[in-house]
Amino acid sequence: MNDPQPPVLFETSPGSSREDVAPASSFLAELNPLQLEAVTHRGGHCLVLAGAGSGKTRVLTHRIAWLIAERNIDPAKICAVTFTNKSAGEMRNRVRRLLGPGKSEAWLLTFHAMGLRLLREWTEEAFSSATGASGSPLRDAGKAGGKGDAWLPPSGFTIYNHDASLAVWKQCQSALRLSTRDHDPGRMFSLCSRAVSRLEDPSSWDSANQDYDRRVAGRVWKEYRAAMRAAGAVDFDDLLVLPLHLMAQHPPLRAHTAARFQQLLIDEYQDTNRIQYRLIQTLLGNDSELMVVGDEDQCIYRWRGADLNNVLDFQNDFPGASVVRLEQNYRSTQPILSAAGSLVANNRQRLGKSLWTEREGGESPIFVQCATDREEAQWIARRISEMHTAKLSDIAILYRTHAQSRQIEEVFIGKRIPHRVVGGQRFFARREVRDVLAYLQLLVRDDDLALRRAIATPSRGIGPKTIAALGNVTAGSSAAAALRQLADGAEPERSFREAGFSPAIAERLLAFGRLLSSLRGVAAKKPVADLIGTTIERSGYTALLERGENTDDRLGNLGELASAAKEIVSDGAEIATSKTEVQRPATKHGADDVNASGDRPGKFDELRSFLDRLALLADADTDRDGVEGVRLMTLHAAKGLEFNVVFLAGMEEELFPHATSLAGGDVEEERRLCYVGMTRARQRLFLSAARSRRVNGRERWLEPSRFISEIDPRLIVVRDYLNPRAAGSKDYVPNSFSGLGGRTGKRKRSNNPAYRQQPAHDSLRASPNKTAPVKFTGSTRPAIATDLLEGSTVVHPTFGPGKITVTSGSGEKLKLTVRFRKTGTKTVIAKFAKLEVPD
DNA sequence: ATCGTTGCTCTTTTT
DNA sequence: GAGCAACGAT
Ligand SMILES: Nc1ncnc2c1ncn2[C@@H]1O[C@H](COP(=O)(O)OP(=O)(O)OP(=O)(O)O)[C@@H](O)[C@H]1O
Repeated sequence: MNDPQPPVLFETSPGSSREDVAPASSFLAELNPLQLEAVTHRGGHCLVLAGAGSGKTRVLTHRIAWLIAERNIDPAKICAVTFTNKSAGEMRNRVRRLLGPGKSEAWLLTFHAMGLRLLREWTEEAFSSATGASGSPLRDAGKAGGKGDAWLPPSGFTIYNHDASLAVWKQCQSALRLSTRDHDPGRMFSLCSRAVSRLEDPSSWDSANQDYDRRVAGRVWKEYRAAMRAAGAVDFDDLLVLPLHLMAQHPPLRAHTAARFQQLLIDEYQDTNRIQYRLIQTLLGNDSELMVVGDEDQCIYRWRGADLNNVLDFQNDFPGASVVRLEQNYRSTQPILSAAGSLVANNRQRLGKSLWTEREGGESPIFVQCATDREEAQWIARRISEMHTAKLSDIAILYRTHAQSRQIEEVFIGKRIPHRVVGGQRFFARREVRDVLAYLQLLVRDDDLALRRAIATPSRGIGPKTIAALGNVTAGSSAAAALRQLADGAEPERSFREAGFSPAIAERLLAFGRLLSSLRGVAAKKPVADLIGTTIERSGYTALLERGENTDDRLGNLGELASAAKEIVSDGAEIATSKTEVQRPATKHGADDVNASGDRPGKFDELRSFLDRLALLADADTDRDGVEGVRLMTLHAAKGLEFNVVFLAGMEEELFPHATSLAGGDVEEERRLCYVGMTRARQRLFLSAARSRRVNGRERWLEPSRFISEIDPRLIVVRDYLNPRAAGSKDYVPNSFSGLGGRTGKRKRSNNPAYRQQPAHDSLRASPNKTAPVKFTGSTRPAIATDLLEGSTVVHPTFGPGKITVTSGSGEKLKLTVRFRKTGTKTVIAKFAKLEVPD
């Protein structure tokens, strides 16, 4: 990483000199001078901007310890926001280790968990007693908005995860008679979600100047929001948006809440979105201090609304804020660091940074291209078998898409290599897991989505019509509530009949209602793990699985769910603050009564918090340290982690960078993702590609990723594995990739026209995907601000000459839309683009 | 009214 | 390979 020193964008505040602080706490000795400066920063906000492995997370951890030990800050007034629950847990442990035993009451959580916690705490009662207000100020604040942005969920509210939210969305869509063929629900939902995370309001998209997609999506979104509120449910976005709007519309609530956030620390700031930024702003009190840490090269969530401007504008947003840059990498060896640096240097949208390591020596990253995805997996397996030293859990295989894990897993199973696929949502998206969770959900609250799912598995002769009829039994009450009331009331048979159900249907409904009651009885006494077992027995779910296929796998997954329950519940007990137990008061609002359990405390709260925490589980959260086995996960899930040995599998065009990013998407983000992956490695880094790969059942023919050729060729070793006999025999430096083409003629599938159409490619460097710079003949000079006006001609180092058609923003944020003569219209950030103008 | 089967489509990353 | 709409059987 021998980048020229980047332009100084931020001056480090001279006020926070290191000498001010005597490192009385021994743990400060574990920091280098720049880290120490950041950790002990006082009196203002601070951005730590630094590359991979430079100890940003360590700075946060030590700062928390320092705030408590040296500045005597009440831990309850410290909040650190991390990207996953797992990293929050690790941070909690490290702080404990630094400070010694003693409970840390600091909030260490994710943004979503924070939103949840606030919403759970903000009951009318809690608020009234804290502020002396009377009446229902919160609820009224929500109503006063008119637009309905602010909404205080009823106390029994639940979180719908992506699947559940999408199910609601689909219902709304079909209620509006919008076919899912013409209007992809997932697309529309994510369109709205992205908009919401940019603080846009999709319900205002009905105006004529919106494009068709948005108008339609906006219509569905209004229905969706109404349906979610009627169900007493919040989605992931709500967890951020609702607290924001509630505080905005109710200043005393904001003041009351902000008082707790005297010290706010944010990890992975480069991947925060606009709402999160606003939340941070809203939560800061007058004398609060904010520290954010981030790395613009590791921003990998722009596709879901992460906004790099949060980092770029930090000093504008928080005037007087300091910036500390860390430059020493403690994680990787020089060759790995250099290779990663040379890759990400291909991005234009970056500030640039220098990063060095004392870990001289070490082996160069190795790239190998295999014939097929299966051979790729076998190659990886072989490399792992050959490593005698490494602990398996210190090895990670990272890939772009989940689908890639299958092939690797199969090979690993065959070769008996212990491994773990990390990916929580994957696990919780399994059918059997979702089915059982629907039952659990039903025990806790009257949830129609859960009712529909549970009542149909195993099938009980009750379908959509009957459930709709249940929903109409009592106006304004859910089908689940009606069922519970009818079945649990006196003379249920008569009630059902009077409600208009035929005897046969009534009998089935009653049987199901009684099943739920009996399970509620169990839920009130037994731990969640036991409850799961009882549920699948009594509901006939076990029997259903035994009749079907993959019985053992599926039962095994439910066993895992039960053991996850044990772990999560015991974790939760440790983390819980007294306020987590929100006792629900009798509510006057009928629609708010979504609680199916009555007021029985204890085990029910445990079950509720278990369900809450499941909904918020990140992929990375499902990994349990200490369990042996190679880790398999997506690159996204690997963010923030480190391993001795890292394999990046599937380094192929259209897979990585993914095809969607090539078609007008964000290739730079893919490159950052690759950078993130490479920099997870401490000692060894292997990159691999397959020449042909099964993608959705079809065999596809793929070129090696451009990222391989973008890495400085002196920093990566290319091995030929197309012929296994030659594997490892010859290392050579890739000035040309010739020789990688062998062996394909033998393949059976070579009659497939798709194969024959592929031109023989013998030089990766000549890949058409690699953009050759467009030359501008004529003399130019670097552009200055006054050159960059609409209509002026500029010259871009890669795209060549073009005319500015639109400008937006100003200063560091100045963005230009330029119609390039050769390469079409593109939007560039003036600061990054190294533009020139004709002299 | 409900349930299971068939045939079709589209394929990223996630809190 | 999963999810879904549409169909036909119960
Ligand atoms: N001053 C130090 N001395 C020794 N080791 C350090 C020091 N600072 C950080 N480390 C180690 O370097 C590694 C990377 O640190 P950390 O995870 O905090 O970096 P990071 O900047 O958050 O990384 P990334 O952005 O890549 O996730 C860790 O193993 C950490 O223990």
